[in-house]
Amino acid sequence: MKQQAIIHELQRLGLRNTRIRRELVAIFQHADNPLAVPDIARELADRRLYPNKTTLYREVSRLARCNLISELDIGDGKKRYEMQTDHHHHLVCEQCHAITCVPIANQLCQLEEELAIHHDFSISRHTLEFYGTCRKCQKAGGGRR
Amino acid sequence: MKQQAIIHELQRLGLRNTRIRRELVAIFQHADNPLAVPDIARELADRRLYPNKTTLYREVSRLARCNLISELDIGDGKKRYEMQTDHHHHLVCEQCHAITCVPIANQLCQLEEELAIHHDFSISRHTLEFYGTCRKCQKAGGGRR
DNA sequence: ATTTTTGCAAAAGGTTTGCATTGAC
DNA sequence: GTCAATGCAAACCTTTTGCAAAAAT
Repeated sequence: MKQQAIIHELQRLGLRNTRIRRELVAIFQHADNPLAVPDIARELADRRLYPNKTTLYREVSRLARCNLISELDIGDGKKRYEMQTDHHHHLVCEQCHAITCVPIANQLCQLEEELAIHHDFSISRHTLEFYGTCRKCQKAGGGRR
Repeated sequence: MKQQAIIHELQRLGLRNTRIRRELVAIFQHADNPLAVPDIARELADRRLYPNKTTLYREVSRLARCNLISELDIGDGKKRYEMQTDHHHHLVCEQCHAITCVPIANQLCQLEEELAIHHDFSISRHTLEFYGTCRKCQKAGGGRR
């Protein structure tokens, strides 16, 4: 989805076309990694824009609620967000915290159905992330650390 | 593993046999849900024991590092811990936050191998949790909320 | 003009740090 | 006696809340 389409989407959802929203959309579109609110704040600060953090938190969670961005939690105490795209998962490096997206042909559908029936639990989504050591850190950090 | 075995395991790891550790082990053994530190503190407070929270955090993360308990993050800002047992995953109810463990025949091994080779990323573990609505909430919360 | 959005200050909630004291071995 | 473990106070960090001011429709 491109910038314009997103702005329209926002309006369709009854959200007004504001500066912060445009900036957030642009940031997420250019990001090559999921971003946490503090990351975004820093990025904007670098550009001499100092949006209020309350606003960022509010806006980001609104965009997530509207399914324009999706939420990722790698267990380090911050929620990260990325442009909503096809369903995928992540490789998270435990040393340098780099995050790589991996599209995965969904092998979990059948499993979900079985679980749903067996536990009488209606599944709406799942999270699946892989943790380990990325290429760079395998080479660099070999013995030390 | 039973209480005694765990105490021995602690000692084998060079950890001293202290009151707090014994209490923690007992709590985790009787827990039927993963527990966060604030939960544990509350539980101990109910029993008129008021351990320092710093100690709890330190101790819990030590037990996790020693693989006596395992960590679970359901994305609500608290880390939960549960007795280390066989590999399993969780059904997390988005309404009442109940957590159900589901043992899963690991279908992910092959996928992990493929990912590892393809991305030159050495995978050490993964997280897989399912979110949705539990039976109780399906009945109770049907239309409202 | 109305309603949403923003900014600010304050606080909440989980977690960590530094340092002195206590307790296990 | 030695070193690990505990307690306390303070801080850290992300996130939330309440309310008034500003901007979008």
